[in-house]
Amino acid sequence: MYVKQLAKLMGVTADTVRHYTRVGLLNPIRSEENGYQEYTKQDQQRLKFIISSRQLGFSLKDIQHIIGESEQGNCPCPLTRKLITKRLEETEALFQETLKLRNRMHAALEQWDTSADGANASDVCSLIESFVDPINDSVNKEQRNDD
Amino acid sequence: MYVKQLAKLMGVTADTVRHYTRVGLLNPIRSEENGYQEYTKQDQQRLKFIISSRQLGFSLKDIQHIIGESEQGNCPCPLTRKLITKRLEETEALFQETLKLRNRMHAALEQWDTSADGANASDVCSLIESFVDPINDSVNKEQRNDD
DNA sequence: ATTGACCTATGTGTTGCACCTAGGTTTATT
DNA sequence: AATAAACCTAGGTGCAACACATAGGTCAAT
Repeated sequence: MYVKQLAKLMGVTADTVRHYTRVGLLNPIRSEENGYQEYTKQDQQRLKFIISSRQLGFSLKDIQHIIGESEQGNCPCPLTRKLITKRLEETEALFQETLKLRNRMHAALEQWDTSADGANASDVCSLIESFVDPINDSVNKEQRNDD
Repeated sequence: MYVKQLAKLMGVTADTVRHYTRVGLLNPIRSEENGYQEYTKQDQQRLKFIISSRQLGFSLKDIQHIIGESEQGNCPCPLTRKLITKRLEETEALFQETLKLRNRMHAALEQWDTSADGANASDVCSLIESFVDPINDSVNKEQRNDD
């Protein structure tokens, strides 16, 4: 099975399959007559594993390590649990940051909807420059407990 | 004012200031005697603008475009509104994806908490391989409306 | 023979910096 | 004055996970 066929079968691009091959996650056999990469069912299974892992937030390096453990005969599950815990923390942080950013953007758009464009020569963009974040603007907070 | 001083004053690293300078967002004057970059109050103001813009989700290229508009004498506000609308859509998408990922990860951790490690030789990692996503697993859905 | 669809390896682009290299400058200390 | 500490420079690399481009070889059908 050549690269495109495998890719299509698994719902990824040929470039992605080549990328995984380059970093050593897939190990196709090189055909001696035409030099093409031949992917076996093992590769197919491996690719499925990679796709599942990616969906759970593992990085390619994580996957390499997990496979490495497995190939050394060790049970990779403890490592898997450790890694996903770490990734979950990161994802949680990203989630919170993204949430905050989204709120800031919403607040800005609302504010800009009712404010004039006002071209001030000394500013670059008055909208941005005069944006007051109602969420993080301490002046607008009724009370502050952080001293 | 030299790079580190400005950086410290504005709460960013010297590398960040240099980066902005490299991409043309800051335009310090080169000292003729020692070749150092001298940042003026204009640069300081500009840097403040960049930091505010970044906090609102604009990319460095967005900021370049906005500044470009402004320097051509046009009011950049319409462009600013257009750009933030686009970025907001992206952020919303990222937010949803991150949310889904977080939920998948939580579900996996819960499932793995009560499931044995089970080392199967044909698998790489039984945890990942046998993970069933309760959220996206159609079999577990009581009803499906999407035909 | 030519076209089209596939394949190869290798390199570059993306984003926003952080970090490193190898060196020059300035300031303070000995 | 010598030296060390702390600053500065330009330019390059690294990160993540691919997408895309280049330049070419292969294969099957027309």
